[in-house]
Amino acid sequence: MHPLPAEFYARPVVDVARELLGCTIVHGRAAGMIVETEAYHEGEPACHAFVGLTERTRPLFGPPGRAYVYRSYGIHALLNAVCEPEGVGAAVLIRALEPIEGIEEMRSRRGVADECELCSGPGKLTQALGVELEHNDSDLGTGPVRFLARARRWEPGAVTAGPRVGITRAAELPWRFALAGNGHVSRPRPLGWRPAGRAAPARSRG
DNA sequence: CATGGGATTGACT
DNA sequence: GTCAATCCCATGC
Repeated sequence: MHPLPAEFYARPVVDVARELLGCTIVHGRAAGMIVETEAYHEGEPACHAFVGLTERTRPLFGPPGRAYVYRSYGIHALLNAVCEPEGVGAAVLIRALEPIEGIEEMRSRRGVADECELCSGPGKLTQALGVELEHNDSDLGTGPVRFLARARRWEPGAVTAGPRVGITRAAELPWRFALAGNGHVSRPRPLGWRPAGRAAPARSRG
């Protein structure tokens, strides 16, 4: 596996969000496969870049292939990959990973044992990987936090899409993407998500 | 300089 | 289901 080149990110952010599924994030000895993402673009009000170029949003408008890390609710660091050509404010939020390596390190950082609780959320995965605000604006190809390419394309139907989580504006856009049936996807599960090994989700009320 | 609002999580009812 | 924790930054005076 090789680091994703800048050209990979210099495309429509929704395409990048979909294609980041299955890629690997490495920080130190900890690594995980991306199983859930969300796209954000300056043209819609849920994106931080919607307000224009400020000190906070500067990385979003910078060159593609770098990290945008910010603090959420005063507690969590959230990791994004900056996309689209320089000058366009857009990024993909990494929402969940399937742990691959350094799982004991992740357990230690998270303070929980259950493997499905290590990286099943945007705040959880940064804590598990040890990603912090100091990684803001670092290069995802050559810096301490690296995004590695996946080997091949997904089968049709492997990816589900749905509305983004936790936003109040532009909530109708189906810009959340996840690997269908993967147990490391965060809550709430996207529409159409199906648990692995089951024919269909239980629908009856009682 | 003061204020208000989050791209969340975990604990509790 | 509800709610508090707690930091950064954009905005307005």
